[in-house]
Amino acid sequence: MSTTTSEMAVVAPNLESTPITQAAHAPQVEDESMSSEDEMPLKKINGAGAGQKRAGGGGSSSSSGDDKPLSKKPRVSNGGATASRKRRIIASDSDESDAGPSVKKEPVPTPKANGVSKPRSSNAKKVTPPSDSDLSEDERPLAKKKATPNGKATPNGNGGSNGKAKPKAKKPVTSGSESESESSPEESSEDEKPLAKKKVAAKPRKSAGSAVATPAAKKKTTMVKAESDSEVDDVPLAKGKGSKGKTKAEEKKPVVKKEKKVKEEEEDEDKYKWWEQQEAMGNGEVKWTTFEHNAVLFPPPYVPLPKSVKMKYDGVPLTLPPESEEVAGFFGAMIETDHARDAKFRENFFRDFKAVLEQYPPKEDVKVKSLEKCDFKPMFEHFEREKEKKKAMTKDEKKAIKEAKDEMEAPYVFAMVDGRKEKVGNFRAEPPGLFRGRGEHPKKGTLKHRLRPEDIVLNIGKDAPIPKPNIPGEWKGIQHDNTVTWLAYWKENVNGNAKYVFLSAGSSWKGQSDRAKFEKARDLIKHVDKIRKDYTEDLKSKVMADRQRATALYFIDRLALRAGNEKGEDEADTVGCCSLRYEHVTLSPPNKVIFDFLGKDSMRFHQEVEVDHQVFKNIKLFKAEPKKKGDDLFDRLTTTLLNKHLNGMMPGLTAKVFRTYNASWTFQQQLKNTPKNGTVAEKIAAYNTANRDVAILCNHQKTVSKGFEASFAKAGDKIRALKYQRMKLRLQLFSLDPKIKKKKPELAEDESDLDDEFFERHESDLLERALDAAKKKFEKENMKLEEEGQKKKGKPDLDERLKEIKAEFKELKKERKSKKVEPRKGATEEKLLEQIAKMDERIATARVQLEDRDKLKDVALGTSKINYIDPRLTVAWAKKYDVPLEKLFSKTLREKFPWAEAEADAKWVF
DNA sequence: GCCCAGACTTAGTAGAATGGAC
DNA sequence: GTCCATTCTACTAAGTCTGGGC
Repeated sequence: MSTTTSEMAVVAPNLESTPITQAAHAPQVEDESMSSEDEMPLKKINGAGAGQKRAGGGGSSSSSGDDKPLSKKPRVSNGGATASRKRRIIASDSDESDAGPSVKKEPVPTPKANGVSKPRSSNAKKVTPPSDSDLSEDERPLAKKKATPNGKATPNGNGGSNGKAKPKAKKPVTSGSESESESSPEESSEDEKPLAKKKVAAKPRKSAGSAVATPAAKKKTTMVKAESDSEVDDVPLAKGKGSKGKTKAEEKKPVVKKEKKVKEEEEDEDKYKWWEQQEAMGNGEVKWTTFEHNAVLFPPPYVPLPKSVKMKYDGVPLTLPPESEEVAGFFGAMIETDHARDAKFRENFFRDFKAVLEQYPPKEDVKVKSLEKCDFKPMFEHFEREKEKKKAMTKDEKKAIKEAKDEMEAPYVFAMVDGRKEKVGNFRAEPPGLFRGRGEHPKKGTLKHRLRPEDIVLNIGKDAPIPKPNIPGEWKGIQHDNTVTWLAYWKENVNGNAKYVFLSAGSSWKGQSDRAKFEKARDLIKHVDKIRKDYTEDLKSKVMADRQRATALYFIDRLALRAGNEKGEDEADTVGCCSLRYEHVTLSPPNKVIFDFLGKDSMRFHQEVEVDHQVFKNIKLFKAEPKKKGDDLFDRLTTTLLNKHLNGMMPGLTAKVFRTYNASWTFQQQLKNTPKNGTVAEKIAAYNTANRDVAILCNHQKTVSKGFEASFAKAGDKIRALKYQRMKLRLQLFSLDPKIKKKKPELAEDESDLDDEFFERHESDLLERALDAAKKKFEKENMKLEEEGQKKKGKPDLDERLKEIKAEFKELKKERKSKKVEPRKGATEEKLLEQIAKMDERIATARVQLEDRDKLKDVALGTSKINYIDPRLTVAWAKKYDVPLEKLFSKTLREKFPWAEAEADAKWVF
């Protein structure tokens, strides 16, 4: 189903779909009369969407309340399958005064879990709108001269209204709607020259293996070369398997289940509850005193394929040495994927494959020169057969394999930190393969080498036994740095990036860090009013750098954009706020900005948003000549500068805190739509809707699954099948009582969405199924007769039955065409009406579910739940609405957030 | 002040596990 | 019990941010 421009459900307080004129009364002044936080309108600016109805009615509510976070945002799925959606983030346009997005009502004090009331942002005071003089100041040109691309000043073009000197704007490059020709870049007192930051050149990274140890290690720790005769820790750190090791069969046995429960409870008691320990909450430069672990588990060595499985070159089967066969197999396993069809991926793979072939050539005297002539199909088919074999294994076989695997991995599953057992995250060394870079990554398809102990540096306690690698070799190095949390480190060969082994997400280190992150976001609540007020003022600053910073901050706050560090040439061309370029932003007067760029993971961010007039003006200024495609929009801003500024406003504040803050805040607001008296399912639906709103805000996308179209169409057919049944019920009713059409005219209406094509297809499906069922029944009956030693029925019996069925379906068709259906046996008007009502309910439910599926098809809910939404909100909500937490958090999430479960009660607020 | 490495968080995806319909 | 769709988990790529070196 293709989606064209569609209005997103409003999630955030500041977005709305109402025209700007309706939303005009920006929250300049707090509405002191506002009632409790729960009743507060989602303040600000735009409030109109589904969640923001409060702003709609009288309009006045739009200006107050809690618009702190910006919420909802429409998004476009990657690749343009979904058209851009409009979004407003402007507060007010009734005047030029920039009520700013940030003015808001003072939230009620937030009782913290520890019982101490946390002061919330104070904004009871009125915010004074900019005076006329401010405005006139603003209108004054910032710069008299325009800069040329080479940095030389040129006479500024001017024009525009009010006789102000404004530069002539170049024609919009990307959009016909953009009318920058009228633009008048105000002159900056200091610097109107675009500095045009250049893309960072490819980092001259050291190749993997060149470093002996991390600089930090060099500095802070004693680095010791691993010795071959180092003490071997033969005793597994883990006492047993993780819970994962338990089989389904075991779980089903009540006794085992009980034992398991007792064990879990005991383990639970054993667990380190760091959130109860005051000292554990400190900022802690020193992370550990003693640290033991078994490092990483290397994958098993390559096992050559059966001799009969060979790739072909130009039709000739090649006998490859294991080294080159393994690489061929990496590609062979992928030939049906998009990667293998991607030109860059193929190019990089083939370059590396050829290099390996140089060293390990095929036995046959064949020179592999073209990837097109390579036929990996025999390999692919072999892998498929292996998969099938694995799938076809018995339960016991699968169980035995799993047990063996668990046993082998057991020593690596846990580490000991200061005497406590902590789960390790990614203890398996990454196996070799082909680099699956995302988007247009220039290195995708490159061969990732097999890791050896010589590639890996360990970080471990001084007195801990040095683990022995599970394959021959010696560790690259050993260090004892207790200020970091990683267990092992290596540099991968493709990009020269560092890779680390850390403890799992459920460990105390990660938990503490997570909690601190959310506490910081909550701390921002106290500062956000001031920050918004400041950046709103700075939108008009005469200093170009400040004006750019304010504008970027406006986007980070309002649109939840990422900071946007600079990237190298050897990476995919993706951007964030500070690295936006000229071509990523298009203006559409009077106040719309269209963003279209690739963000993290090459996910497309495509939104049309209404912005504050001053922001619109600023973008026009930042895009003014001589800037051109390829130049930085914010040429005087870097993430470092931005974060330095933020840190000055609140210690520890960085750009990314806004995402956490806005996500959690939005979620909290949206949860207010939970139906208090609804069923658990309805409450969970409200929870998921709030979750979805946050995911949309953060632009968390997923690929629409391959089978979605078909599955969606099938579900649509299921609904039509229900309608078909409803139609038959109606027609029976009319036969029973022709007058009912007049008594209940709504029943006289035909079901929507049913046409002859569907009828034919559906009836033929039904017939097919009925015939199959009859055949199966016949066979079953015969088997039974045979078992009982009786004479089996013959084919004529079956044929007779099939003939009857066909006749029945013929009759059905006739009934449908004549619109006259004989009432079935026992049918009464009352019963039929009841059945129709039930059918209506089923149809409505199915339709809602279908719509929901469509809305969620490209939205990833997990990321925001895992990283951005304070888990205490979920815990509190579950308690408040009496919804079992396990319906909201999977096992791993509960393991990740035990501190939230302990801390939040039903009244907890963000 | 810039550049870069280092350390850590955030992200989408593949494949396994689970669960519901038939 | 099987099939199919959905959910969960593991994996690892791709970000952010800090701080050291020059």
